[in-house]
Amino acid sequence: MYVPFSADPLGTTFLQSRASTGAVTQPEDFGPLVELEQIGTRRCFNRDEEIFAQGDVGDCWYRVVSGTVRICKLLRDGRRHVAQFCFADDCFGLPAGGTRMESAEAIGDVVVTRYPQRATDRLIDENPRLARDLYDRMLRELSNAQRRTLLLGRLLASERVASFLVELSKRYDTCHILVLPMTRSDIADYLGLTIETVCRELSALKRYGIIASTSLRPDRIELRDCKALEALCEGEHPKGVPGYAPRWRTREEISA
Amino acid sequence: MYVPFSADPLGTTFLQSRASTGAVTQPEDFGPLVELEQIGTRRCFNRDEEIFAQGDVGDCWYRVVSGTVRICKLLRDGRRHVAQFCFADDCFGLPAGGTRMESAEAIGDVVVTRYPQRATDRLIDENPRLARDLYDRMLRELSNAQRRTLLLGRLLASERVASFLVELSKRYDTCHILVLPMTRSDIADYLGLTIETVCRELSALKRYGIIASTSLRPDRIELRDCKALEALCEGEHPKGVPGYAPRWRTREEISA
DNA sequence: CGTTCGCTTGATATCTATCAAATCCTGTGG
DNA sequence: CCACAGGATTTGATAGATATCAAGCGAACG
Repeated sequence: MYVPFSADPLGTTFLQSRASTGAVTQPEDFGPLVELEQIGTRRCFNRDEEIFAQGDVGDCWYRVVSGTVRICKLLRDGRRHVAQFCFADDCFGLPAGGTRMESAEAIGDVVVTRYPQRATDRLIDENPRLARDLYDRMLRELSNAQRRTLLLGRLLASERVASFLVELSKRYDTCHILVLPMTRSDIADYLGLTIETVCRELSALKRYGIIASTSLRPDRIELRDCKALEALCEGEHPKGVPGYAPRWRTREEISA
Repeated sequence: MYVPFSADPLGTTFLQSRASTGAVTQPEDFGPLVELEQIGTRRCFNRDEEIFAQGDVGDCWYRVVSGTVRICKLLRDGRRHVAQFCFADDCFGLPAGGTRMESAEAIGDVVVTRYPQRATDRLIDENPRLARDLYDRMLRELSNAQRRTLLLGRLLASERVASFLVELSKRYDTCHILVLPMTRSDIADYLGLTIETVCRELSALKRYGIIASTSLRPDRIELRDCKALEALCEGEHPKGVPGYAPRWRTREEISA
C-alpha cells in the first residue's frame, strides 16, 4: 500500500526546554538532499526574538535546527492567534515571496537554517526528489492543519487541552515527562482559549490524577495516564470526580 | 518577485446552486498536464451521495469538475465537522493510500475526476512540472487551512459568518448575488457554530442592510455592502443598530 | 528586598448552545 | 385542487461553557 509520507529523514527530533539554555543539538542534513543544505545558512535567535515579522516582505523560508518557534498572527484589536509551534526539522515561512501574514518568534533559544526561495525554486525544478519531499511535507502539514480545524471548531476546552498534551507527547515520543517550551499564554492562543481556561483544565487533569506537575516547574508535566488522556481527546470524560466546572459530563447526564 | 501560487489553469470557476440540476459545465483540462487527465476517470454523484466514507481505505484522489463537495468528519458522539467545501477545480482525498479520516459527500449533483494514487506517484516522479503544480496547490490549501484556524480559534460568530460570505464571494468572483449550494447546517459545521447562530447572524446582517435575502430563496444572498462585510471580518462592527445580541460592540463600549 | 512576570484560583459576565416552537416551502396522495 | 407530512429556516427563551475581571502566590531578577 502506498504510504503518503516519506519517512522522517531525521532519526530523532530534538526538542529543548524553555528553561534549558545549554549546548545546541544539531539534526543531520536534509536527508540525501545535500544541495539544499548548501544553499542554506545557519542563524541563531534568542528568547522572544523575531525571526520575521507580520508585514515583512520575505524571500526566504526556514527549517528549525533546534529549539522551538511559534508562528503567530495579531489581529488589529489585540487578539492573538498562534498558528503553529515548530520543533526541530519543521519548516516554516512557506510560501515565501510576499508579505508575511504572520510572524515567527523564537521560544527560548533557537537555531534555524535559512533557505533563499529563489535558489530553492531552481533546485525544485531540477530535482524531482526534492519536489517530492517538499510535497510530502506540505501534505503532512495540511493534515495537521485539518486536525486543528476540527479541534478549534468542535472540541470542548478539556478536549483541546488533552489533545494538545497528546500531540506534544507524540512529537517528543514520550509517554512520561513532558517539558513544555511554551508559556500558558502561547498554549491558550494555540488552542483558541484563554490562559485561565488552560490552567483550569490542567488543574482538572491533575485532580483526576491523569497528569502531575509541581508549582516549582509548571513547564514539566508528568503524564500519569496516557490512555485516559487519549480517551479525553474525543469526548470520553471521567466521571464521579468533582471538577472545576460542570463540564466533563456525557450528553445523557446533561439531559438528565 | 516570486509568486508562490501558480496561476489558476482554469479561466473561471464553475459553481452550481444547490437548487440547480441543469447541464453540467466542465472546466478545461489540468493545465498543460494532459498526462494526468489520461489516468483520470469521470464520475457523477447525486445529491447527498457519498464519494468516499470515513473509515474507507482509499487509493484514489479526486478533483471537482462541477458542483460542490463537502469534506466532513463525524465524532463518535455525533458532533460533525465540515473540514472543507470543494468547488470546481479543487482537489480532495489527498493524501490517498490509507484509511480515510473524513468522508466526502456531494452537495447537489456533482461530477468529479478520479485519479489513482499509484499512477499519480509515477507521474510525479517523472514530471517535475506536475510535482511543482501539486506542491503549489498544497501550499495554497495550507494557507486556506491556516486562515481557518484563525477564524475558528479567535473570531466571534458574527465575524465568522461575515468571513464566510466574503470567502465565498471571492470564490464566485462576485460582489452582488451569492448562491449558496450548502445548507445552513453545513455552514454551521464549517464555522464551528450551530444552525441557529448562523441564522441569527445572517438576520443581523439583514437588519444592518449589509445583505438581503428572501425567505423564498434563503440560498440566494444579495451582498449590498461588501466593504462593510469585509470590515466585519476582523472586528469592526457597525454601531447604533439594535442587533440580535449584545455583540458587535467595541471593546471600549464593553468596558464602558 | 521590592518588583515583575508567569501561573493559579475564584467570582461574575456574556457569547453561544440548547430547547422549543412558528413559519414557509416542497412534495405526495387523495 | 387541497390536505397533510416533512424538512429547512427562522425566532424566542433559557442554560451553560468559557471569557473576563480580580486577587493571590511563587520564583526570578535587578
